[in-house]
Formats: sequence, structure tokens, C-alpha cells
Amino acid sequence: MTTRADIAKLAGVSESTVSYAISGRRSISEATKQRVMAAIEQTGYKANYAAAALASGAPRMVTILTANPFEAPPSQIDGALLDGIVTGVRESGSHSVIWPFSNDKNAEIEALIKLNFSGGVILMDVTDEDQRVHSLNRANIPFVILGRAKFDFAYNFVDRDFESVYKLGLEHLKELGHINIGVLATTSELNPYLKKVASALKLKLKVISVANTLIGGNALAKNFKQEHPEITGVISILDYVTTAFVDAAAQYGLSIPDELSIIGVNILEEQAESSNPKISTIAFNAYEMARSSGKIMVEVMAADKNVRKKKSELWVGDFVDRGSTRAIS
Amino acid sequence: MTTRADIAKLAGVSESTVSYAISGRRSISEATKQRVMAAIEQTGYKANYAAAALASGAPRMVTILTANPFEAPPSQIDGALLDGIVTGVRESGSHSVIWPFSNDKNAEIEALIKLNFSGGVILMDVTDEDQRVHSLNRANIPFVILGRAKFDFAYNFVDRDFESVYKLGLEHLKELGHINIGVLATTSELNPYLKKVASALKLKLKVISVANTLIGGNALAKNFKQEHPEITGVISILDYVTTAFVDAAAQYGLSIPDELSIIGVNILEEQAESSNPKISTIAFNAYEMARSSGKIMVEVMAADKNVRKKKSELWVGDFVDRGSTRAIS
DNA sequence: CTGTTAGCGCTTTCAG
DNA sequence: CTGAAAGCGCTAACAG
Repeated sequence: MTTRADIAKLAGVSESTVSYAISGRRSISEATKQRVMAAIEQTGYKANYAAAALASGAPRMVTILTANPFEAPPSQIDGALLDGIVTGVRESGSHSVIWPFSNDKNAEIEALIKLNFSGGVILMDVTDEDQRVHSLNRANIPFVILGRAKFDFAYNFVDRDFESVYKLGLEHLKELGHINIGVLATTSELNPYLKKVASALKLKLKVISVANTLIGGNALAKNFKQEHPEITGVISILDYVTTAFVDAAAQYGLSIPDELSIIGVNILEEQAESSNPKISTIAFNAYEMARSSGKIMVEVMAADKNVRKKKSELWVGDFVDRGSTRAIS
Repeated sequence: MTTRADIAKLAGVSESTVSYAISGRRSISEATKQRVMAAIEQTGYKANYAAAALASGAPRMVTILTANPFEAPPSQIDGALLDGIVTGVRESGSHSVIWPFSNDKNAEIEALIKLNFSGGVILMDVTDEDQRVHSLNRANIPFVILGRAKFDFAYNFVDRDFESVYKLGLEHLKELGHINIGVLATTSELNPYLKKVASALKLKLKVISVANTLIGGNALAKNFKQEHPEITGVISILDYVTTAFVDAAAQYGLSIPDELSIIGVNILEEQAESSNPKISTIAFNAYEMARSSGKIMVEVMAADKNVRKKKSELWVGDFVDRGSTRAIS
């Protein structure tokens, strides 16, 4: 097996020069760099990941924990998110792998922690008080959650910037002249961001609690006029409900958008372009959001070593929100 | 960070004793083992994966390349296969991760090879002359294909034992008195195994070429009696076609199984149990099949080092076929 | 801009 | 049954 020593000998330089020529972490004359690269090319040398990870003390490997796509039909959003993570991590000079899906999530996280090979983990599909998050926190492994959930400690996350999204949506509805706004949600309590924005705009919000299914959307359309006569504008974060609601409205004598303006806020940029023209949509770029998470991850890893504290290069796109970084170490 | 040196000091033994207590690669007195384990417990010590990989020279990590489940609806078979691989690899004392899905398969394989961190790779969804296989072969990275394809060099694979499966199916049809057998396939050429078995049993085979879609199955049912009047038995490897065919048959005046016996051979054990009772099925255990691949993988890795040439523990279950191992070194 | 060198934490001979 | 010690291939000071 070819090592850096071989390359050094062949190129007539020292081993460290070879390393720096490859990593670019210090300046090298163009001439020597060329010779090193030629030697690498010639020998077909490949870096030894394990050696680098050991020597640097920081494995440049991020592990992704996501929901099992083989269990239920996977969402387009998750696919876009995964793409974004992989790219974001790579841009930061690390690599990412997906941890095998399993039915026993807690057992998997223990295996991952015990293996102790990844520099950090990115978690998707996290629920409130998710055991995996507690385990990761306890094991002191850097992690970032894509989304948010309730925990009794600080943690890193990347999520949609709901405040901006809701602001945009409600402002739009107000411009159209709507005052009484229905909010489609699975819970009956009002989202705090939504509440805040609405009070600033002097709009009246009414939560309409419904299951996020096609059936739920259909049922909603059926009785909407009778049950919510005052409502003329709707803001919805539920994709299935919204679709079914709009599709069924006409047959129940509800004319959209003439009698009711609807804004859907949980949709991908790509999907938005081909969406139902009866609904206004506020799309978000899942790719950018996920990409951010990769960068946060790598920042956290670097901070852990207390070196290379490079300034954050995080790009916070529209509708992307980054949680404050928990102090590690 | 706790290291093996810390554990050794705490337990009052040498570092190597700690290692052997953990790995079990040489005998240790029960007493010392207990002390070592206690020290590990007490300190919360976690092995350093990178250090172990570097020192042993054989990274105990298998990378899985599978089709992107976010692109098309993933099959149950692929899910079961993945489960089996993970278990098989783990049983062999290694770990596995899934390489991120991507649209550019060739770019991904180059990245994987360049990273040089995995002891071997398991490939699913391989097509004839798949570039990824050529790259892996050229880079001299141990790999196993789940399934089979055409290449101009030897390679390791695990696949269904089609010869046994076809033998079973055709024997069954013969017992039922059928002589003229239709073969549902996407290609027009007859599978060599099928041909071989049929000639031994003196059965007449006729390939019926059809796309593996529900529409294809429906169209087939419509004209089946007119186009293939002589055929009374069918063997099919196409799951979608078979389902649609059987469902549609009655409405086109074709009575199954009275007029036509059908055997489906591309189905999971679990699916077979709840399958259409009009079809006979030869199920296979995807889990066992995939599990085998994990073990082969680890064997190949070991062979690569020319040490620890332990005897194969491969369990070849019914309908599981293992390709002859390519000489590495 | 380049070289020297001391480790990173673990595995595995070799020697008891 | 246990210890000592030589690396595995690379990184990152430190020294020019």
C-alpha cells in the first residue's frame, strides 16, 4: 500500500509537505505541489481515513439519522433535506454517511455511540423528549437536529424560520383585505410566532384543529361555511389537508379563492411551482436548510477541539433558522 | 478522554491485557477480565474506532450502496435486504453504514473510493456492466453484489438460487399435469436455468414478454386465452404483473386457478403468507440472503490481509446462492 | 516556503 | 495467562 512516505520519497520532499500539498493548510510552491500531485497520480495513492482521523483527533465524518424510507412512503422533503445535508457537510470538508434504519431506534443510537467513529450526528424526525437526543447529549457527542423538539437542555438545530414565514403569509392575507383568519393545525393551541405576528397586524386568528390527512381535509371542506362563516382567509401548514380541502371545496359550495383565500406554508420550492393555483404558497428551500445543518455540525466539531475557531460561514437563507449553539467542552 | 492506558492503570494490568479482555482474542483469567470490565464501566470508556482501524489495518466498516428510496417507491424487498445486511455484518463483528443516495452514482463511487475508509462495500441494484463495479474492481476494494450482472471479471455475489426455485416451480406444475408452460418475463430470451430444468422435466416453455407494471398485467389478461390457448400453467418472476393479471383475469373470462395455474417466484416470505391464494408462491427469505452477503464481505476483507483465514461461516439457506470468491491479494 | 518529529489510541507480535 | 514495545499512516506543532 502506498503511503505518504512513498509519495514524499518519489516527489523528493518531506512527508509533511505531501500532507500540506493535499490539504492546502499551508502555502506550497506551485512547483512542489505539481510534483507531489504527479507522484500521487502515478502511484494511485489513496489517503488512509483512519490514520487521518486518529492523528487529527477529530473524525471528519458525520452520521445522519433519518426515518426509515422503506417503512412508509418517504416525503419529498426528507429527500431534499438529505441531499442538502450531504452537500453541506461536504462543503465543510467532511463526509457523511447514513446510519442504517432500524425499528429499534434506541438500540441503534447506543450502537452508534459505542462505535465512537463519527465526529457528530445530524438527527431528523425528532420527537419531543426523543430518547436518542438524550443519549447523544449524555455521551457528549456533537449533534444537530433538523427541526425542533422540546428538551430540558440547549441543543443545536436548524429549522424553518416560521416567524418570517407567518409574517409573510399574514401580511399577504391582510393586503387582500382579510381580517378573520383560520389556522389549520393538528393542535388546538396557537403557534407563538403566529400569535405574535397576528397581534402586530391586528388580525383575528382562529385555530381549526384537524388531522393532517386527505380525509381530514375533505371533512373540513364539507362544513366549513357553516362552522366558520366569519373566516375569509386561511393559513395552513398541513399539506395533505390543504390539498384535499381545496379539491373538495367546490362540491360543497365553497368557492376558492373567491370566498376563501388560502396560503400553504409547508411546501418545497420545486413543488410550489407546480402547485394548485388556488392556493398561495410560501415555499422553502429544504436544500439550503439542510446544508446549513451540515455546516453547524462541522462548526460544533471544531469548537470541541478548541482550535480552528473559524468564523461561522453559515448561510442563513430565507425561512431558515438556526438555534443558538450549545456550549460543548 | 479515557483511553486504554487509563483503563489499564485503573485495573492494574497492562494495556494489551485490556485489549484482549475486550476483544477476547486470547484467554484471560476471569478475575482480571472482571477488573477490566469494572474499570471500563466506571470510566465510561469508549473504544476509538479510528485507532483500531489504523492499528489493525482492516477497517471494520462496510459501506452499503443502494438505490435512492426517495426517487421511486422503494420495494419491500430492498428494505428486507438492507435489514439482513446490517445484521449479517454485525454478526461478523463489523459495522455497516449506508452511503448517501445521489443522482450521480459514478461521482459517488469515486468519492467513496477516494475517502478510503470502508473495509468493503455491498452493492445493490446493480445493472450489467455497472460502472461502479468496474471502479471498485479497479480500486481493488473488496465488494459483494447482491444479485448478479454481467462483467468480464470474477466477483463476489449473493443471489437467489434460481435453479432450485425454478426446479421447484416446474416440478409442481408438472405434477398438476401441465405441459405447456408460459414464462412471464421482461425479456424475450429464456432464462438458462429455466431452460435447463424444463428440458430435464420435458416441459414446453414459451416466453411471454411483458413490462412489469400493473397495466402490463391487465393487458396480458385481456388477450391471454386467444393468444396462448395451449398454455395451462404459468411461472412468473414479475410481481406487479402477476398481481394485476390475476386480479383482472376473471373479468376477461379467464378462470384462475381452474383454467390456468400460476406460480409466482419473486416474493418475500412475509408477503407470500398474505398473498393472493390463487397464485402458488415460492417465497424467499431476503433477510437470510442479505445476511449471507455481510458474512462474505467480512471474509473477503480478512482474506485481503492474509491473516485470520478463519473457515467460512457462511450459511447458505434455501434459494440463496453464493458466487465463487474472486481471488484478492 | 519546507523539513523534522512527537505523538494520536489501538493491535499484535515477541517474550516471558 | 500476562507484559513490553513496535508500529499502523497521518497531523501539526516546532524549527528553520
